[in-house]
Amino acid sequence: MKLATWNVNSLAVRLPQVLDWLQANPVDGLVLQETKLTDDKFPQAEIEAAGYAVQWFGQKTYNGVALLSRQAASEVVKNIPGLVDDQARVIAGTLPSALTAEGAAADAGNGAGVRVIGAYFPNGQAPDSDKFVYKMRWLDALQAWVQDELSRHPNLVLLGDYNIAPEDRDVYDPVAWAGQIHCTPQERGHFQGLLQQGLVDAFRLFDQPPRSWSWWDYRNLAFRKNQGLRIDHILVSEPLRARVLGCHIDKLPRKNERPSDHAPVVIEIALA
DNA sequence: ATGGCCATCGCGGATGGA
Repeated sequence: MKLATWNVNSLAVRLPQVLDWLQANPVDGLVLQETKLTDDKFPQAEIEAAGYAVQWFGQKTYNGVALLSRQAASEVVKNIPGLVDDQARVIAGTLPSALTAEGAAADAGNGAGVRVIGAYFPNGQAPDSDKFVYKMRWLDALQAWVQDELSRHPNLVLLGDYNIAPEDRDVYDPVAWAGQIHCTPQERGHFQGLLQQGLVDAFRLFDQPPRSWSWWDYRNLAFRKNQGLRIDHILVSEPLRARVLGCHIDKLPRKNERPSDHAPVVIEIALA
């Protein structure tokens, strides 16, 4: 099973690139962030014509997420249950897996399939801003909800644009970024909190090229100079850890004309 | 050249992104 996450920075602009990418990378599931579309404008027909089932959750101008999958997702959830939030940031669903269905039969009570949670974490803007306070509140709610989801879905993947650079090696200039948004101890503490819940950063299970980023600023020739951050992540639950075959960042779409500022992150899991 | 953005809304320029 291959899954991917991609912040497309407007699906209206990037839909052709998404369809091209899926043709070249026929993953089983893809979560998108920053679709920036109201639900009535979502390109359902184009995505279904490409062979994908799709769930979406958007709003005007900002945010917006989607879950594309070869097989239809079940138990779809939009945003964090119990959190009052007018921003469309989360879409979750369960993807079927033949292998885990067998496992579930042998392990009654565990849900079959793979729980996929696609999330667009708040940016936070600046550590002294109201938006940062919102980011912390959102992260608290996410952590509590993920705990609950884990109790019901042993096979869980939390992937998306975290807007957190977990370590200094995830930042092209950690001195300049020290204490700045994406790099504050509070944000990194929340990332560690997710790891302490039993999730694993799939990217770091493998040797990776040094200076691996998932986002490059549009300004300052940042991509050409490879000045970026690794802020898009794929975390997997402990039962999936031993099944992760690979995880990489696909820089190729960042070289497109009119690219998103983010690149897709892809994971391969040994599941049918 | 040593600095250079992009999308939205809406039609100029503010806002947000990261």
